[in-house]
Amino acid sequence: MKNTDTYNTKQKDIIYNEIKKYDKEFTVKDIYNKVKDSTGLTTVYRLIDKLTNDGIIKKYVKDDNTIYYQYLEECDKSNHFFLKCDNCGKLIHIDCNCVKDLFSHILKEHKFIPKDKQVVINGICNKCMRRC
Amino acid sequence: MKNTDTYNTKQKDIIYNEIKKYDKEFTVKDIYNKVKDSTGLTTVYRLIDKLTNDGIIKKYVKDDNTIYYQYLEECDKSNHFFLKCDNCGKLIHIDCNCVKDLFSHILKEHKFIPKDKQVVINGICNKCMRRC
DNA sequence: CTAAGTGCAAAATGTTTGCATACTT
DNA sequence: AAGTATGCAAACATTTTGCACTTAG
Repeated sequence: MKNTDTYNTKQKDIIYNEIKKYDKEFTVKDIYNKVKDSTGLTTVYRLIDKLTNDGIIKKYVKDDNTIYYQYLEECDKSNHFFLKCDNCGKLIHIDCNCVKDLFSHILKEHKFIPKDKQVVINGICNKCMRRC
Repeated sequence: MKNTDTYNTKQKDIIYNEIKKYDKEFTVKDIYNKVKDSTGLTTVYRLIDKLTNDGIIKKYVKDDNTIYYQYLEECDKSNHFFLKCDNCGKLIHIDCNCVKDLFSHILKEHKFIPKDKQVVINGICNKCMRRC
C-alpha cells in the first residue's frame, strides 16, 4: 500500500489486499464480508471512497441500483484503455495506439479534449464469444 | 411516448416530457420536483427504471454516490457515440466513422466484440476549453 | 505528543414493496 | 370486464456522521 501522506494501518492493508484480488467487479459488501473480523464497515467505506477518488478503482451502477467497483491497477500509460465483458464481468487492460489515434481525431475533428485512462468499452470477450 | 405494449397514462407522458428536456444529467429527485403536483415518487422511479432498461436513458454514479441519469434520445445509428463534458455536464452526440474504425480494430486485433451505442468518452468540451 | 484512523451506534438517504384504488383498453 | 398503473405508507437497504477511543509517526 502506498500513500505517503497518510498513516499506514493494518486495516487499510487488509482491505486493499482484498480489493487487489478482484479482476471482476465487487461491492462494498463483498469486501466487508471478507474482512469483517478485522475491520469495521465504516472503514471499508472510507478506504473505497479514497481509492475511487485516487482513480485506483472505478465505480458503476447496475440496473438493480447496486453500486459496483472495479480495481484498475495503477497504470499510468497514456494509451491505456479497458474492455469490459458484459458476460463474465472481467476487465481487460489494453495498451494500444488505437486509442491515441482516436483521441487525436476527437481533439482535431470534434474539438473535444478526451480524458486519459478512463475509457471503458463494453462488449463480449473472446472466451465468452467462443462459449456462446 | 412510444411503448405499445403497455397502457398510456397521463403520468408517463408528464415524466417523459420532463426527462426529454434535459441535455445534462439529472437525478430522480430533479424530475420528481418538477412533476410532484401530478405524479408520485414511486411512479417516477418506475418509469425511469423502465427507460433505463430500454436503453433510452443511461445511469451513472458520481463520487458522492448520487445516481445520475442522462437522456440519450432514441438514436439507432451504429456509428454513434458520446462525448461527455466533465465540466459542464453536457452530452454531445457524435456520428463519425472513427468509432466504426476503432471497433473493427478492437474486434480484429483484440478479439473482443464491442457493444454499439454505449461508448461514452469523458473530457472537456469546446466551450469549456475556451473558457478555462 | 499530535495528527490521523477506527468502529460503533445513530441518523440520514435513497429505493423498493404491498396493497387498495383508479385508469386504459 | 380484465389487465395495468398509480400512490401512499411502510419496509428495506445503503451510506454518512458524531464521538470516544486507539494507533502511527
